[in-house]
Amino acid sequence: MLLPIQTSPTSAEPLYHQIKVQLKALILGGKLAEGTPLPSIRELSLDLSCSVITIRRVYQDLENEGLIRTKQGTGTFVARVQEDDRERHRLEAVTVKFREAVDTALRYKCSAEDMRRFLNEAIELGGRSDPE
Amino acid sequence: MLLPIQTSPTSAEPLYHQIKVQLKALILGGKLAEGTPLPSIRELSLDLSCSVITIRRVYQDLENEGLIRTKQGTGTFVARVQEDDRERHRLEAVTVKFREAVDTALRYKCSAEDMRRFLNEAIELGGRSDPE
Amino acid sequence: MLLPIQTSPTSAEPLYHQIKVQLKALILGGKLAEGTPLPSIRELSLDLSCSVITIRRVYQDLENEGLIRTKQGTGTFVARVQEDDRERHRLEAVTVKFREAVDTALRYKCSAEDMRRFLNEAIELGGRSDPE
Amino acid sequence: MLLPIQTSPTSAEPLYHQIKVQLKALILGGKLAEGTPLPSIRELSLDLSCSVITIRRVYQDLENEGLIRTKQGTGTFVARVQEDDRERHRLEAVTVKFREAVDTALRYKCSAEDMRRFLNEAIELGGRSDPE
DNA sequence: GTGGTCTAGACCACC
DNA sequence: GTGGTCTAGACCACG
Repeated sequence: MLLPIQTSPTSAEPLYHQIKVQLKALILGGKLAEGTPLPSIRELSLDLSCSVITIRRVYQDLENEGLIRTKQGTGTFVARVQEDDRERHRLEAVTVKFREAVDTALRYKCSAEDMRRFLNEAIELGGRSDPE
Repeated sequence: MLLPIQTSPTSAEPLYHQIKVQLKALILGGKLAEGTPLPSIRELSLDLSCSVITIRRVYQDLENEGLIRTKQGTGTFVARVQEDDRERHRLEAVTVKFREAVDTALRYKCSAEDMRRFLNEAIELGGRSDPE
Repeated sequence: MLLPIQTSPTSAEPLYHQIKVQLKALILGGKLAEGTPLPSIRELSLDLSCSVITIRRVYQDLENEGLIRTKQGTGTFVARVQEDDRERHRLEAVTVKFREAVDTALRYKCSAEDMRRFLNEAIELGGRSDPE
Repeated sequence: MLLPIQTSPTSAEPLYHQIKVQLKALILGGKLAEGTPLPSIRELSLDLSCSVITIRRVYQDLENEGLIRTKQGTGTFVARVQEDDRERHRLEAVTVKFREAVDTALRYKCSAEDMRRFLNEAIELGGRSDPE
């Protein structure tokens, strides 16, 4: 495995998005430091068994967001990330997900106590969101 | 407001899906009892400012899932829901959302303690997942 | 029960059609002789728990087909049926249904022998087409 | 002919339903194996001279029933069918049709012997349910 | 008045 | 190239 990224071809979530979200988290979560070379588009597409085009789109999106830099003929590298950006992004990404979860829970009439139980269960499972 | 359903036209989530998820929750959450007549597709489409067809698709999907019953020339009604189904759906829907949240949090290296804070914040906000 | 007619409100088949087919069979099958008075529209609608309009449509259709006659202020009666018509209709109605059954069976790769088994089973069940 | 499917625009049965039933039978009858790519919705709509939307509805219904899998930008494929499901569907589909046929026959006072004759005739005609 | 079907056409997203 | 969503509008069928 070139990068710790999991994809589910049956999911309704587009492939490129699954990959993008996870790669972004690797960078902004600090697991890939500034300057680290990313796999070539071709390598990563083989590794994840998807089309080159899909990876190219991921890299392009992340380059547009300033998270990676492509050097012609050399490869692609993790860009410098402002500490502020890192923290802001982390906050936003996680906050949104928790709001969604609470939103859903409220629709199904869960109490705050219920939600804490759901959270603990999910933490124990290590957060594997795929039910299989 | 015919039904307590909020839509966000700017969201990436398809309109029909936003509506479907919320209507499903109203039924499986017990807020709409068996036999309750739903608004006609035309009424609801006006109320939510979308096409009749979008609502029809929602109703049709839910009928395929056995949650509502529609009789031509008569209207659409909440079907009988097995208590088992109700509980199973509730569990599943909420569990998935919490797993996703934890999943994301872990990618950003949050501790269990961090997650509890995020949860409490979201609960205080009443779970409004829309950041605006 | 005013007439031996069964309806299923959950069926996809329109109410008026369920009733029409059965009433037609009663007449052409000879179970209702010429001149027999039919129940009034209102009586029958109460008996079958459906709208007056539904019965009116049935009676109108059958009158158009010449199977019943309505006398103003007197009631509705079974019309005279030519023996030829009776036989022709019987043949046609049953033939179509058997062709459809064989059609379906062939699509699912049943042999002639299989079909005879299906037929015998159905005969033993007395032909109750409702699986409940 | 992309797929051996016949439609009758004059039939009372909705177009999408005619197509759906036949495609379903092709899959559950084993004539289309797992993983087989189906024609694109545009191709099939041209082939059957109907709207793209009609085909999309067919594909969507079958996807909801788990019989096919569709991947955006890639195409639509026959899903894995449990042998159990296959047999269950086959049984159900054929049984229902034979019950209906017997039901009708009984209304017209056919004997079991009559029915066997009707069956044999229909088999000889190869089951073509269209009387033309 | 209800819902059901089919249509055309536009625009988007994905690979 | 694929499928996905949303739209408008016409016409039918049902009660």
